[in-house]
Amino acid sequence: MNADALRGHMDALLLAVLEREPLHGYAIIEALRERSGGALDVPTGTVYPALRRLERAGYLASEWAVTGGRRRRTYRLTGDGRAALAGERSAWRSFTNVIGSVLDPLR
Amino acid sequence: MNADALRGHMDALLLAVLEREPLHGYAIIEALRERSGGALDVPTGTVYPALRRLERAGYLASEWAVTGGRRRRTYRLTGDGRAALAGERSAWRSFTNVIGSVLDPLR
DNA sequence: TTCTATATGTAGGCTGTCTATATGTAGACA
DNA sequence: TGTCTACATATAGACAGCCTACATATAGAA
Repeated sequence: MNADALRGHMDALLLAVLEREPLHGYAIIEALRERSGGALDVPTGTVYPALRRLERAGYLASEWAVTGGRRRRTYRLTGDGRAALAGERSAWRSFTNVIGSVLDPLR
Repeated sequence: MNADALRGHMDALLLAVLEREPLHGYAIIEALRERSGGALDVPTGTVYPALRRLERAGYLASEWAVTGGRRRRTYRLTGDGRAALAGERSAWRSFTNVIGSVLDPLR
């Protein structure tokens, strides 16, 4: 998966994976890998800064937890985050329509 | 249309729009706008450098022409460019599948 | 004890898209 | 004649997000 192609869609991916349940960073990476059938293997240097960015934006909230001697910062969607996710989904649909209309124009 | 979302897909758009016939830069911008129903309005500062990049890569070839007192650099797809376009289309399909699988997972 | 998996985080690099600017012609319109 | 818009190409520099590489640390298996 080309890194440039992902650009601008990472927020949508992160919000989507947190829709059902709160998760910590490492688990988010695994969830993305599973949901994508192994195609998405997002490096930590991408995910952790992005999560902080989304928290700063008010779309996520986090809290620390310790489980089995391991510290985790668990993120959950805020109300604004749910709204943002809806916007991202809508933007994704129009994005694919637009690019698709150029790549595979009606004959 | 968010600029970041476009990143990594511009090459595919440019190659696709040149598939049928050679075009010069300004006409390419218009073609993208038409094909996308007005959604794509790519600035010249994006298109001209991108076209040069694609020519350097061997996917496009260009030649100057003067029409009605106006100089135009007309680009056409090379053989390598056609192959690259096929690759871009395939990459686009898998890209949308991957992102889609995360955004709208099977219930 | 060593290795792997788990877990978080930062610094700095890379690169493609953008804004802003520069240059110039043709044709319409006043 | 002068001005405005459309046509047409091009570059410099800003910006931002994703990346690699590295640092740190615990748990459990081998």
